[in-house]
Amino acid sequence: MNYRDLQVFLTLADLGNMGRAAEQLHMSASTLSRRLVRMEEAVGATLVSRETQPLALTEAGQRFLQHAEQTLYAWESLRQEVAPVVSELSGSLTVFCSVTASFSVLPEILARFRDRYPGVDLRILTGDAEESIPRVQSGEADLVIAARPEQLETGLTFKALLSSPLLFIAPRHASVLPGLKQGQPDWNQVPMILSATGLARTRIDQWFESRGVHPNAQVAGNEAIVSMVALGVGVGVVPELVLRSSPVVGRVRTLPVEPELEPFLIGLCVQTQQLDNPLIQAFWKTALNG
Amino acid sequence: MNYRDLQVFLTLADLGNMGRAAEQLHMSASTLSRRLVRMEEAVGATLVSRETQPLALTEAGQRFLQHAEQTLYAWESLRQEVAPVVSELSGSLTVFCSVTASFSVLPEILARFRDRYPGVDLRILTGDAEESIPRVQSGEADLVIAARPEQLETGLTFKALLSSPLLFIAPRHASVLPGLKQGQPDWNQVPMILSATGLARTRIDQWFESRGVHPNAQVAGNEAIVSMVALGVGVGVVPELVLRSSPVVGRVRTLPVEPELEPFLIGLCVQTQQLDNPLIQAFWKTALNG
DNA sequence: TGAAGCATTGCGTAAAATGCGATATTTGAT
DNA sequence: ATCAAATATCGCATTTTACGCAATGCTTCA
Repeated sequence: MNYRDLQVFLTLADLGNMGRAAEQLHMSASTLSRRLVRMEEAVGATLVSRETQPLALTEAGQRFLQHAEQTLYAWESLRQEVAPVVSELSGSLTVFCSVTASFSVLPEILARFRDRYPGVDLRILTGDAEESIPRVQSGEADLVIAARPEQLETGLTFKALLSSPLLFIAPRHASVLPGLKQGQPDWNQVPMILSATGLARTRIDQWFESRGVHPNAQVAGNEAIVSMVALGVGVGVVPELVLRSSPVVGRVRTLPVEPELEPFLIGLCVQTQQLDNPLIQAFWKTALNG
Repeated sequence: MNYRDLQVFLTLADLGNMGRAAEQLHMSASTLSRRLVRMEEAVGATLVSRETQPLALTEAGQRFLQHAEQTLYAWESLRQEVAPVVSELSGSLTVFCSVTASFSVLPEILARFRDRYPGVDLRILTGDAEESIPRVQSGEADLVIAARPEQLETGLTFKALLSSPLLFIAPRHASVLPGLKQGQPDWNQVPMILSATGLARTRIDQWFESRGVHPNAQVAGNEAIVSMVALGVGVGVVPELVLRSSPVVGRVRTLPVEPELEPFLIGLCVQTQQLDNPLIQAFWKTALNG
């Protein structure tokens, strides 16, 4: 039994649904299921009654929930009491975050960091992922949260937080677009909506290149792509992450393609030599260790 | 951070010495050292000042010790409250334990089991490891704690708890024995003191066989071997485990031999089909999960 | 009576923990 | 003061554990 398990159980008890909880915890449903079984073995009793939906805690489960809350609270208190030297860190930290990343990991990291280091003046910039690397190199940003570039320049360190597959998406009703009737699309005919630049664009260009296709492409930011696809303008390519948090996710469908595009790796990037900087170190650890 | 870590820290704080604590916890010193470092990273502060001997807790360490005690106490309470159905297990369980094993793992397992299942009438038999397998097969014993036999018969399940190297031991002052002056001993001359039967004997016979030696051997139980060697009667072979807990450990020395003998594997053995039996399951889990 | 949503299991892979041996540092005895 | 023993830590190879994916079993709702 570890403290991460306790946190997991809190989330599960809150949402009452394994799939939903797994998503919020950035893990697969099978992992969550197995974790719960392990917890139950450790406690020696069933914690969750699976027979209802939403899931209901057993008596033992409620008792355990209480234990988990108390223990985690005591643990957080301990950390704050005991690491006063670092908690008094002050100064300012500039974090550049791609829009894509800002929808997923940024909120939790920010919450924890502000809680843990209230004395630090945090400046968050969001913008196109394309700009992230130059910004951290020039020193405009101390840290970047964005997708890992194809080629990581020397002097930079990257650590992944999560990965998200790159998906082809089309309007839910295929017929509105030419070249997309059924079976494999005719890529020379289908109108595409793609990012102007960036990692996703590079990958897509390679993908088309390998099939000798020169698609008809319009450009847009990741978030706008989903909206335009939903409107029936064309076929787009976005990380699943972006799709999931889009309000119009119900109006598009994903196209299975072969081979699949390499998934996006979202993570933290920093100048390697800056890892000694206490402020940056604090942020780095907060983001990675939870 | 997991509950095992908390337990480890308690032991370390109690003994104030890594090596000693590692031994009591059945782990290597390096593992303990690294675990402590991980704990310190998780807390965000140094817990133990290494500059003194015995080790002293820092302020953060004392605070953490308090947290560990409270959390573990709450955890044990929870388990007892919440698993009343199994804690009311009753009946009787016969455990056969080799003398060797009874010195190492048996006490802790017994303590935990009695604490957790006070309603179970526990009968402990100790005896030669040789008898263990037949006893569990015949049903005379429900469970066995002993060394893993070379060949595990079908229908039996074994799970290791710890391993202990098989060592050659001689009287501390070599000169009292013929054929043991210096360098490699003359095995045809050295008087040996060995178990009459059992796994250790099998291994030793193989070892001598491979060198074409037929040693001059007297027989004795593992514990008696150490005493006889200490008295200068001859050279013996025993698991390190036995040696460690012997009162005369200071009057013998180990002989480096090439190749080393296969280590002893001490663990739990049971009829596979019996694993469904609630009583046996309870003991099995108590022994393995701590 | 399907069909869709949900939790669980088998299996191959990736990450983490562990032990051993070597090294650096400290303690204790002469 | 100096050497020997003891102690903690580091690198490396190995084992153990956790994880995700895909397939399966099970329930619920239309």
